[in-house]
Amino acid sequence: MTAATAGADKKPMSKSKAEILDAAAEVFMKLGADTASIDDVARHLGATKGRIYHHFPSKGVLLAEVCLRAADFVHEVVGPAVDASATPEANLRRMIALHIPEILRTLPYHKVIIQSYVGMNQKSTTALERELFDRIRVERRQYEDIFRNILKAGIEDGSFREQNLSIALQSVLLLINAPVFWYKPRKNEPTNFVADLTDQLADMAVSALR
Amino acid sequence: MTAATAGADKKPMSKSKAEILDAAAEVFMKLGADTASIDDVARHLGATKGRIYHHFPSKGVLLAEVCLRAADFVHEVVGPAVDASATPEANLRRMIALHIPEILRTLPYHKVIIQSYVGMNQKSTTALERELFDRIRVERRQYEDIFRNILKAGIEDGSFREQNLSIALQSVLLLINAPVFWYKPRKNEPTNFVADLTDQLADMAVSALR
Amino acid sequence: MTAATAGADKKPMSKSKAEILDAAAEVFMKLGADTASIDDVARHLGATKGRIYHHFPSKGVLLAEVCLRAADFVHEVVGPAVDASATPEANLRRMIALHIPEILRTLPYHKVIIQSYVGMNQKSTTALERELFDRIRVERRQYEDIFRNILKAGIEDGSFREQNLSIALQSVLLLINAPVFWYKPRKNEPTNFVADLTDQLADMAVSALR
Amino acid sequence: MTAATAGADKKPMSKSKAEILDAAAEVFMKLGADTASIDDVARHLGATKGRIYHHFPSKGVLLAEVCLRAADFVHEVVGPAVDASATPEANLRRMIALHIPEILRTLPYHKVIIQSYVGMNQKSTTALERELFDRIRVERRQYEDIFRNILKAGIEDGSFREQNLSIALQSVLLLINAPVFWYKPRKNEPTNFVADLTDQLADMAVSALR
DNA sequence: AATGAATGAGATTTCATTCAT
DNA sequence: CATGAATGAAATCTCATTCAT
Repeated sequence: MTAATAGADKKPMSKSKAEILDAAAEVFMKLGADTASIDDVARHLGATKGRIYHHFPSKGVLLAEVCLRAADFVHEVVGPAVDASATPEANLRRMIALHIPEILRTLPYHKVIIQSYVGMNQKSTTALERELFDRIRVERRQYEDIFRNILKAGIEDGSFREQNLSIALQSVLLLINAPVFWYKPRKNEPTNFVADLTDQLADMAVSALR
Repeated sequence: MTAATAGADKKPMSKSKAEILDAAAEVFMKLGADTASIDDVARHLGATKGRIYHHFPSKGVLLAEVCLRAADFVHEVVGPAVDASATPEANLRRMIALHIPEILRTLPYHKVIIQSYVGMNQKSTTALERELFDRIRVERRQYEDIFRNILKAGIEDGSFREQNLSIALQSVLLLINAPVFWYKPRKNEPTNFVADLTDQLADMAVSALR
Repeated sequence: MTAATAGADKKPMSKSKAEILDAAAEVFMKLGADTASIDDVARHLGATKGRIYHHFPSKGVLLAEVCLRAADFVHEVVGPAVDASATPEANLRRMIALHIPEILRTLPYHKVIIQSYVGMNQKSTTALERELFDRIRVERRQYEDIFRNILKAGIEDGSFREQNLSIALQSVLLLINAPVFWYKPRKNEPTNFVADLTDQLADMAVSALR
Repeated sequence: MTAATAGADKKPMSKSKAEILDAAAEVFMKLGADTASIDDVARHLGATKGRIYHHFPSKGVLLAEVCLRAADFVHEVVGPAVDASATPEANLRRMIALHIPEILRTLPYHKVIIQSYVGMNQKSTTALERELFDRIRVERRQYEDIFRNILKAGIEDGSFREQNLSIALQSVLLLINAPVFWYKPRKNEPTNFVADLTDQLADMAVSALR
């Protein structure tokens, strides 16, 4: 079972579209979204370009929908976990505890979306692509705001050190996304590797803020 | 004065080459190294492709030399700062205090090298390109090792928490490179912004490890 | 009511086919027969390609049938109007008086057939398409011959100036088709605009020949 | 000697560009601008697409420049011929006497521009293309105005019949462009064929207006 | 050292057409 | 009858690279 077909989305997505997105995420991850051609994606699907273009009007839109999906995955898992009655630290730990396994489960999507953070490659995009990338930006902002609010609350109630909020936020977000940069799933991986990694990163994040 | 022309290198570099590297870093940063064409770089230089091809045999080599320069910049500044007689924490703080201003000074280069971390975009490279990218990998490994040794020493002497060394290392490295992802120089920037940023990140890094 | 459904043909045409032809004429007119895709026609119909392919085996045949219809429209209206006992000038006037309103009534069809006069756009056609385009050529030739005979009679009986018959014929035919190039129906069009236009063009044609 | 290289333009045009325009006009004429591919044009040149794209940024621009050239050809020959002191009829005859040979000399260009009159194929055009087509429209309008003024003067001084000016103008313009639709140069063409054709069309045009 | 023309390989995209349902 | 998915061929366009000057 693949990441995309596993995810439960608001708008149900045709199986064919989800399969294409999974393949695109995989191929874009491996080769880089720019280097990978639509033919590469099609080959990975065992189909022709035509199938992809039947569902996505351009490579840019395909890429955007992969990124949108990446943003959705974590948002839907982590968003509902915030507990207004819990302490900021408890909330942050719970959020990280959900975030890390989710990005590892849907790793290819996140490997692709971080490419779009470092290379803001807009040479000539269509209106639809711009709209999609705007939505991605909005989703990302919303996701950041969940963390920003927790950090702010923590600073205000003294559980986190007095510090520049934006810098702290960006640093924590990058910290909990760090595995996207280096993680490679292995067969002989220790059973509790993900759990340990999650604990360590939660510890680091909380300590870094205190 | 630009980053490249400012930097003092082992092998002196012709002014023309340095100018081209600066332009390439800028353009690769803005458009992404894949999206940017050699013509884009030439246009930014106010020249034509010929000038670039006169100094660099291929786009891949140009990109590699930009990345190599990025690695060199921090390596040369941070490397000599390690003091065998100082505590791990003191060393780490000193290293970060040098690292952050340097990456901000030479930001475009680091925005480019980061791209090569997220997308393994080498489809078919020449021998020279492979050699250069190997050198980059070696330099990066060496730079990481400086930090790894400090972290290891800190864990052993108890000043840092017991934890998975690799995860800690990757996390700290990403933390101190975080500004590359979000920093944008501004005119009305507070005078001591860089100093404050450096302090905060050093605090976060050290706390995260403790 | 549309042009196609209004026309009374020898072979009765299914309503569906006529609707498709009307839509095709409209879309081919607006975008050009080459530029317009079958999908464009289908969209204009509020249907999908399948509906079109159910009735027409290929785009070439669809185009050919639009052109054939264009030729039929004027042929059927003007052909029977020739009166062997009338003078050439009277015949010519009567023919023009029928021709002009008819091409304005079925304008999209004629905008399409004109395209096929200026660009010989047949790269590789099927046997059926070739057969249809042959029939169009024959019809056109027959229609031209009606005029050619009138002109010839007029030159012979002295009512028209002595002149190269072919040049005169082509010129008159283009003259009476001129509105296809520039006419655009308007809401606030004077009631007798078409009648006046018809008169003026008949006058011009007859004078041009005298 | 080809049409393009023969023409004397305000802005001198590189020989290479002129050659490409000549080839494009020829190929667009034969196959239709839509049907003809850039490869077809390149093949006719004995070169590759690259050469064409080095000089023209898109097929649309190439087509536009062919059309612009078509408009320029007649404009530059006929424009200066108007003599304010001559009668409208004399002016019209002189203009036609220059117009006809010029369109036959540069026939392919005019076969192409005519295509753009009947198929207003704008599906997605770039800003540059739109600008060029605007310039074509302006040139065309200016050329028409030369004739419009003559016709108006003729109607006012009574040498031409009282009639709708716009209809008369469009009809005369189409009449004098009629050969573009049917003329095919032949080897065994009578020596004075062009002269005779010119005379006959001038006679027809003047008579049509009287 | 640098330019401008040209090439060739490959990428994106379009679209007529077929087919299963 | 009609749809939606899919194909395959071709078209437009890009661009790293080479070369003559």
